[in-house]
Amino acid sequence: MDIQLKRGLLDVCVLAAIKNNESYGYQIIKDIKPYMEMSESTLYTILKRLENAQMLTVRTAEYGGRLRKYYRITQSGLNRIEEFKDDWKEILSIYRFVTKEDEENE
Amino acid sequence: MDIQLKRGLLDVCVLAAIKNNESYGYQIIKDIKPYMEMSESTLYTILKRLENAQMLTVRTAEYGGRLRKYYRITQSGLNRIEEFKDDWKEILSIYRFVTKEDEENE
DNA sequence: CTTAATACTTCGTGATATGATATATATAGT
DNA sequence: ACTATATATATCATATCACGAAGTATTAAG
Repeated sequence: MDIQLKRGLLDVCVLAAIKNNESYGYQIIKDIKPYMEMSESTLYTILKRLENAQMLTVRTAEYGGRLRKYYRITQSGLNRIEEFKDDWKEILSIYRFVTKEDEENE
Repeated sequence: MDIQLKRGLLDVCVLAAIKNNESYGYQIIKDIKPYMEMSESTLYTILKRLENAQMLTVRTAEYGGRLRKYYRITQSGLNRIEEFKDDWKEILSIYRFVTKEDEENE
């Protein structure tokens, strides 16, 4: 997929991955994989940004001798998903504009 | 609309605006306006980039005492639109992932 | 003992949207 | 005659951001 196109979907994808249950970095990547490839450096950058924007909260816990950071969505994060749904209407109208066939040609 | 989301649609929007007929900067902004706001600095940056990528060609012509630069789409530009249509399937599956409701909750 | 999987972190780079600013002409209003 | 608005393009500085590369550390499998 086009890189620029991905950019607009990354944040909201990560938020969707923790929407129903808290999760941690490595798991999030695996959950998102069927829909979109995301490298670790990209994910952790995004998680940090979403944390700064208070769209998620973090807690650190030990699991099997390793440390994990669990991320939980906040109300702001849920709002962000709702905003995406609003944006979707505009995206659809743009899609139609781009794919519209020329009437007097073709 | 979310800025990051716009990024992925800007190029393809501009290409769509010249898909059927050559056009010029000021006109392109007006044609795109119903779907997306785009400032002049943004548009001319994009036109330059698309020209470098050979997705469009330019010719300069005088019109009413003013110079205009007319942009015409190339085969590469048309291919770019087709690629967007392919990307669209992935975007749809991401949209479903993001908007999917939790079954055991809600 | 080595490889792969798990798990997170940091850094440098390149791409890029946009506001601000500048230049120049034509037209419409007062 | 003056002023404001619309038309038309160009450049620069800035801030944001995705991502590869490289690193640290543990556990499990072969």
